[in-house]
Amino acid sequence: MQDHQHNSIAAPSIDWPGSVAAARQQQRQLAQRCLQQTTEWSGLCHGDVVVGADVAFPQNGQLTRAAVVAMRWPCLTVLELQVHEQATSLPYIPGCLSYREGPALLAALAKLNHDYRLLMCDGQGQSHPQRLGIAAHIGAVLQKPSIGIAKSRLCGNGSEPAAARGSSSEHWHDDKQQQLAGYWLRSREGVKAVLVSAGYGLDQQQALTAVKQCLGRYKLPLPTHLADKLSKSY
DNA sequence: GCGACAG
DNA sequence: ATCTTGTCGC
Repeated sequence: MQDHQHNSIAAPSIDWPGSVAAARQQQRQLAQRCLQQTTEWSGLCHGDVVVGADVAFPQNGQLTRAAVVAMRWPCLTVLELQVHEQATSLPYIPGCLSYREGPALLAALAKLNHDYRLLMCDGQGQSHPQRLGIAAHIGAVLQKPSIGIAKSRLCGNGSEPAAARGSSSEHWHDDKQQQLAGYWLRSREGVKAVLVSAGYGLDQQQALTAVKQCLGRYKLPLPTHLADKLSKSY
């Protein structure tokens, strides 16, 4: 039987658990599941569709506007743009960003007529206290490979990458286990490095490689760069 | 107790 | 993130 009005597969959704403590618990539980997944990422292939996603809060934050941009790899031409708006429902809480932006982002992604192989989000992937930044959360819910590209760190430590475009350095979790949390990447010469961290379905090195393969002439990789612009100028 | 803190 | 104009530098 299919999943018509029954429940074999939960509808992709992200709902606020009610408190920061409950959210952290859910994040640990979801991140735990991510370790069990067996998605085999083999790198971007010619013709793959990559989607960039970002969210803006116009009208003094009253409105939440999610924008997604589907692009063809490796030419990086735009295939489709989608936007979803809704009233802002949650304030910004460090560590709980996915509960504020996730719902609108899922709605915008649901509007895409193109299927895609990789999702790139503005924010953290696994470089998060509970290993579930917004990119990891969205990817886990959709069971889709995802990567987080952040403009600054939430937690963890790393060194500054060299000045040349394409240079990178490791970013580590604060835990005693000293696990690799992601990579700082000099996406463009003369600008602050961005923090790339795997979200769901691929490892840190594969995430770094994919992002480098989607760089344009801007600080952010083309997919998130365009999604950022679209979310702010719709 | 104090400082840090994606967007 | 948002509110905002011009301005300095590679």
